[in-house]
Amino acid sequence: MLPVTARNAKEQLRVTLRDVARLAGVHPGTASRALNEQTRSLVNAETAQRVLAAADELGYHPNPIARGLKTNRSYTVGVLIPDIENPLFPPIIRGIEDRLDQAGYTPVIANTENDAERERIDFRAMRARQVDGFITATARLDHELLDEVAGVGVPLVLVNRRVEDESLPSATADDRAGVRMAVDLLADLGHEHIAFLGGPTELSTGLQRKEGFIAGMQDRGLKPDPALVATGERFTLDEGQRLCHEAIESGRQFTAIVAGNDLMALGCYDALAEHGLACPGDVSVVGYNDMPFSDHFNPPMTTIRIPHYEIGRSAADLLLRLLEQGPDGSTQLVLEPTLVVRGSTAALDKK
Amino acid sequence: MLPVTARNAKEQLRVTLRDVARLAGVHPGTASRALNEQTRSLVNAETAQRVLAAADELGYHPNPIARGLKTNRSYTVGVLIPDIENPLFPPIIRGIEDRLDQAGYTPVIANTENDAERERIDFRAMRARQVDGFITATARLDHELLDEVAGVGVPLVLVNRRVEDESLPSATADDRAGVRMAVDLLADLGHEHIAFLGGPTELSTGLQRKEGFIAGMQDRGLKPDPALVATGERFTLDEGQRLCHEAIESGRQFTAIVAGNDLMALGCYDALAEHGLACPGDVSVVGYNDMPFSDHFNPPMTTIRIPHYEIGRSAADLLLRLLEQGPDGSTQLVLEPTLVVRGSTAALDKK
DNA sequence: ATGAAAGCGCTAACAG
DNA sequence: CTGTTAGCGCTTTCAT
Repeated sequence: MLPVTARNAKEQLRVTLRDVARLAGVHPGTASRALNEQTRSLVNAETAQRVLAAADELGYHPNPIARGLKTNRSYTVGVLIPDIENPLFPPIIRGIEDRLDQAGYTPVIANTENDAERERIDFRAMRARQVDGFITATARLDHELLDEVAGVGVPLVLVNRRVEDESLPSATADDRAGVRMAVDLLADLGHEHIAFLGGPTELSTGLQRKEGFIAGMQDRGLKPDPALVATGERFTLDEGQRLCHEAIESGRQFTAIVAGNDLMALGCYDALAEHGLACPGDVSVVGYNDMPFSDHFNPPMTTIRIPHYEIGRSAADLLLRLLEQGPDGSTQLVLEPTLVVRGSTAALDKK
Repeated sequence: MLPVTARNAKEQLRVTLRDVARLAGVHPGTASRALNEQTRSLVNAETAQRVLAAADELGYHPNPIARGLKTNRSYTVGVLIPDIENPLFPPIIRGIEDRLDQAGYTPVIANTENDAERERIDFRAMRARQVDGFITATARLDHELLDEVAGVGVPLVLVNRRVEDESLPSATADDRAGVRMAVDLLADLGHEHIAFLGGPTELSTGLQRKEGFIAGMQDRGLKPDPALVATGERFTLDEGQRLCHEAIESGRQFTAIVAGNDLMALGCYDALAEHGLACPGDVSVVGYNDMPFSDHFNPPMTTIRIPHYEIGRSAADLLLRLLEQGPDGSTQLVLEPTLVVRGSTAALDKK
């Protein structure tokens, strides 16, 4: 036996189809056919076995780059996330990744920092990298960029966002229903003067939650005070805090807040505290998303739970369908939220 | 003027180097040289201009796949993350991404779910995808896999983890120093009986924090009670809670806890509460990482802040150096933590 | 059922 | 300084 030389070990790295073909004593073309599930039937079963064995012995792994060059597919999907540090997105990413993996696709994630320009750059870069399709959580409702994409025929699905005209497939939660649950809870607790401190209405999440709030109030025979329906510029703690300050300083009466999301609700906690107001003693607060650790805030947060992981999986599923079966109409997948009651809400204390 | 046909619009998608060359009236080879920063000097400035203009007009974007096939580089790096839902990792990812972007590399992120098998699979899949190098946060200290990698000559850097023998480049925080800060704070507050409820010692973070604790105690003339130095199986809330229960039920006296990380500290909050113990009234708790929102927990958490974003950037930097300048010794980059004092620690109330 | 040959889009010798 | 040529590793006609 000859000793295995270092050279042998290194060579193992670059096992190519030719190597496999040579060892199996066939032409590279044949080896290619044997190795590929789809075309294996075109080749003698015995020969195929020999090729498979050779590939195994050599530790052959096809080079997807070379394959992609020929087939014009990269088995790669671009995932555009507005802010990976918002704890709402990691579960979505995990869902996407899990589903994509199953199908042999690799997600390529980019963080757009909520910046339209960066969004465009990332998008183009990914196109250049030949991604087969996109999943994006960054859609602004006016979506100039989305038009470009769709117009150009690249499969794309929205996750946790949607566009008004429903021309694009999406996987989202029913935001209107979610906020109505919040309003119902508060109304059941006896609250009548409820503020809504929401996110930007250019985002579907911002718009639909606001609409859900107004509809929910009306259903309960409550009149939303226009001065207490505010729209923040971003879904951040700071914006929530700012809006809450404004609401308090406006002098309008309110005993409860529905916040645009958990981050904004946290901002309300801070603003309330700064004004010496107790939560839920003086003001009840409801968040949105049930982000990780919201049960450990002070007080534990009452919020609406969204099945983020499932939303991610579903979005990937939708995209996979587009990829393998071509355009298909634009499915709007809507998952149901749940109310999680914790310590930031209390019955109105009629004085 | 002829109307722009749909066909024109679609063709734009597949602008190739040949198209640019044709429009500029040069050979594709020349066009390639003109387009590439590195080789532009080899071509007449005027010609180069013409090529650039043509590329611009056509909206040309080089196909990195084709380029990679030729150059054996994908300008892609694999990023292995053990648990993207742990809020400690997103900032690291952002740091990596930002630095890599600058250099024209794309990170490909995989979530290994802390599973050695999945780690191996992801790793191989990425190798097959021709990533140029790896950044990994998943290194177990025994690192069989890492040997495989290093042996095979793929550049790799560790982030937020390191191996004992320092054979691999890494960007980490000084965990020993960090924990000593925690011990010093507690000692300054008069605590003498301090428990350490840490993470798995197969991870460098687990091991070094434990060592830092013991060293820190000794420096202050305190004797760590072996029964109160515990090692959890994972860095999770549940493990922190379990360990804390055990510590309480052991009957040993302690008035303070240094936890393996913020998640474990949160678990301590829960366990303490379940036993009717107040934090910090009865027991002070110090976390580790200063993860997002730790200032909003109940009580706000005293913890050690780690510059995660910078750690990510530095790791990317290290890898880039390896990639562009070849092996370089194994640099161990160690960043400094900071103590953040909040509400979960209090002076010992001598009764 | 298999071999031969062309070519995906690009870069890198090598000429000239 | 620029054109020519070859080829990265793979798939896919087209022959045989």
